[in-house]
Amino acid sequence: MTSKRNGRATLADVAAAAGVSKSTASRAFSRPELIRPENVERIRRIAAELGYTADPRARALSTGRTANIAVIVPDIANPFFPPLVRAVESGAERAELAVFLGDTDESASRERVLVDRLEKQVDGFVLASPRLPDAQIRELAERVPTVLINRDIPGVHRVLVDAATGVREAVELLIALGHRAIAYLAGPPESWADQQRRDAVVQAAAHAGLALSVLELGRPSYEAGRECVGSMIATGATAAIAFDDVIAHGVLAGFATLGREVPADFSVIGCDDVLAATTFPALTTISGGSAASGAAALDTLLALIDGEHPEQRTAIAGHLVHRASVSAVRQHAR
Amino acid sequence: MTSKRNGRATLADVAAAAGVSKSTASRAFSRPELIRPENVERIRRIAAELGYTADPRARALSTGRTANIAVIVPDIANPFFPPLVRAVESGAERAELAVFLGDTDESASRERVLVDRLEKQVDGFVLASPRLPDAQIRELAERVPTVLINRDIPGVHRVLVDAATGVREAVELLIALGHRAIAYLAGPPESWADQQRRDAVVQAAAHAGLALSVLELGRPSYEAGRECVGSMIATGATAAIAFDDVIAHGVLAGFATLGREVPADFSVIGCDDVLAATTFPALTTISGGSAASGAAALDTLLALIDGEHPEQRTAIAGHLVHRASVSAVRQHAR
DNA sequence: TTGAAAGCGCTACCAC
DNA sequence: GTGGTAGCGCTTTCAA
Repeated sequence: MTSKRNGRATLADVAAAAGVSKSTASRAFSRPELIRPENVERIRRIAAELGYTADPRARALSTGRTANIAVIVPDIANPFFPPLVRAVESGAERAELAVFLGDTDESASRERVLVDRLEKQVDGFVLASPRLPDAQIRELAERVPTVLINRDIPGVHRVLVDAATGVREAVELLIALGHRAIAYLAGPPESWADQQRRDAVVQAAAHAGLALSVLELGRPSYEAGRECVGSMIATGATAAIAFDDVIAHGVLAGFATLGREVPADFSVIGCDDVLAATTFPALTTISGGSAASGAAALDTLLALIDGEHPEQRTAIAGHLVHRASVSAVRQHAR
Repeated sequence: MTSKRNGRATLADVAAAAGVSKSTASRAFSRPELIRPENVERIRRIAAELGYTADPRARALSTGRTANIAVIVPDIANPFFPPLVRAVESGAERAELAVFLGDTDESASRERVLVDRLEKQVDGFVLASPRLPDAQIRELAERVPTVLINRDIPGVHRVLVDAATGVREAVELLIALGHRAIAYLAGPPESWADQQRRDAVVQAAAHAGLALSVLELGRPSYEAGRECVGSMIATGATAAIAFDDVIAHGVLAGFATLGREVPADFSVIGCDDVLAATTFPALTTISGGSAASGAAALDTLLALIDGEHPEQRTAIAGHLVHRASVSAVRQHAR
């Protein structure tokens, strides 16, 4: 008679078994200092015997705190996101929060649906590269603690990977190596990261008097990278900066398929540094701090949930990581 | 006076604004066929104006259904899991379920904690490559709908990637190409997948009279693969089958570092087919159906939640995918 | 130090 | 068709 239908013991069961009221049983967990120590111990022991664990939903209903957070990403299969999610997970674990994961498939409408479905059962959101319009994000952030990653909306808490510096370093390197015409392989235009990188390339190239072609690849994928090689070469470029490592990796493969050699025939630079040295040749790339941005976002979110006032804008500097996919332009290519 | 503290409209607000009772307002959403059509429409319109969305926690408390599921993985950064998680996400989206993600960091104790924290707020679990003892998984599965991926516990619903067939095909291929000594680069011994693959290699090798060395790499990582190359060569093997693609990828890099060529100097075969043709040379591997296993697990879980009796054991056949990392053994290597 | 009782927001049973 | 009401399991005043 102490256990309910399916083995789940409830607080009432514990209270009954311990011969105390629900209030006392509840306090044995939440405010033990208010209860006679011997009782605290006894109640907890009995609870353990009954296999009791508090029901988070019921608790949330009465406290208003869910002990859950949500992280929303456009594509968990894109290698930029798993380390980010992992960092969020590990921080959440420390704070004893459970985490919802939402994959929007790069779609603003799915993002909207996910956010709505989750809003009532979380204490906060981490939106990684959100595709929602500024206004909607602002509204959300007003209602529930929200931290953005790679989306720059003034007034909303956000952590930004500053690739601009790295992009400038990349352009300078290419110039120093004799390149005079380069290509930028653009990602999703809705993405803040792409806008930032694109702008940085355009400015750096203009500043240096470098010829620049921008190729729109849309969704960043290995295939897109591999398939753009032909048109990229046609632009007369001798080097490319890709929106991300995935595209750059595809480009590497495209050249291999053509029997051309990177970096001897062409130099390629990625972005994010999520493939590290796992490509061949090892990719020169702009480090993006996938994990670091996740960790920073979680810290900010935790502070927000605790009612503190963390820094609104956190920048993570991205720098060029020099590996093997870049070299001096070939003489005869001039 | 219709809106509560922070903008969250409640069902009571909607009811009041519409001049109906909470019951009617509730039914306008859950059982509209019981309500006069014009009222349904009016109530819904008013709800929308008020920005009302049902609170899933409260609903769960009274219905016992949470509309949430959880997927637990050992390491979301391991490329086998993102496609799996993505498949689960997309199926869940169709069923209008929200999904919790748990990353156990390959640790049974963290898995325990996660499962306990989540149990009360989900309708079911997908446990991918769980590290928990059989008994604990059985108990869990008795209490809440649970589907395992790559863990074979009789009596519990599970989807298994049958790599054994692929492993045999791999061994046969290597024999046909003249290899007489091979290595198996083993993964986490607690993992069912490793046990299955290891057994299959051992048996196939014994059956064929092939010399076999097993190297214990523990946690499957790129680094582990790269660093084992030396000792692997020392075994006298001319080909290796790796526990997974990540290790195999590392091995490829290890050879490149040594200035040795794959497949000319050594053949390597991976497992899972999650890197597809993105390695260089393109990896010959045993397809693992990462996404397929996620999709199958979700289908089973959905059926379970709906009180149906789906197949308890789903096998996904893994087959050898022939790419470029395997060739005939070198003559002088004999 | 402890207990009774009032909700949190929603659904479902039972009347009208 | 619609409304009243009793919970779901927990926390939290308010009294005792």
